[in-house]
Amino acid sequence: MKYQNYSDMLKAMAEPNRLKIIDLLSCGSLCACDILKHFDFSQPTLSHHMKILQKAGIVKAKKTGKWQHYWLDPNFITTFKQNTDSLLRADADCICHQAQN
Amino acid sequence: MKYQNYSDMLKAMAEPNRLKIIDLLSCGSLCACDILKHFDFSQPTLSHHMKILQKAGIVKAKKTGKWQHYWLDPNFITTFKQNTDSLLRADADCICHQAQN
DNA sequence: CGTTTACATAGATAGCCATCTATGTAAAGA
DNA sequence: TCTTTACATAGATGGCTATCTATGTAAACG
Repeated sequence: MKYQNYSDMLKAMAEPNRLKIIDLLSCGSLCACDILKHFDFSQPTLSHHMKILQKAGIVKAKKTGKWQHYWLDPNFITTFKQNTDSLLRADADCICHQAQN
Repeated sequence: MKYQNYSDMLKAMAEPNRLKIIDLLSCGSLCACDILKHFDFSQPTLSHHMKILQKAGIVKAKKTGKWQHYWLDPNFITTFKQNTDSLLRADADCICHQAQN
């Protein structure tokens, strides 16, 4: 389906805590324990959120020693902005210019 | 909370059917019956989705005679793009440059 | 005035989701 | 080797949500 990838990204972003995580990571790489300091929920809950962000292609991760480092996937930034522009502009690719169903 | 409005928009958008509705409306105004032709779900389900899009400030509506007309709120388009840029750029307003919690 | 059309609302339900506690694991330090 | 630190995983739960059927309502039409 045309909207599936973009919808997956939006779904992952559509949670205030995950939005805050993305904002934190927009400045660079962080490990889980540093991210957790900004929140009130438990560590397993953060782990859950990070997994969702990775599955949606928003966040990349790498383990070095004890620390799990997270950062924004550069492809996500460009893809998301591109999809947003495409959605909100009435161009030739728009579904309303095509056959129904 | 800083992310609440943006998160509400994302939440409303994070559903493939509603994303398709936004795409349809990006070309201009449509009434409910015309939107419904593009989908397999029932009429009450569309009514439910339109209410969610209105509550999130994405869609405006006006009833004229029998027909309920819907169109994208121009403020949504600018606000959404602005919030997206703000989120994904590591500028001075970024949370990571401020005190924790 | 009865019927049709274009919706909205009510109530029910199955499935998903954010959170928790409890526990496992692997690396680092003493 | 024992303990601590930094995670991940499992399982449970309460709440939300997308969908349905049934029904109400208001406008238009004959």
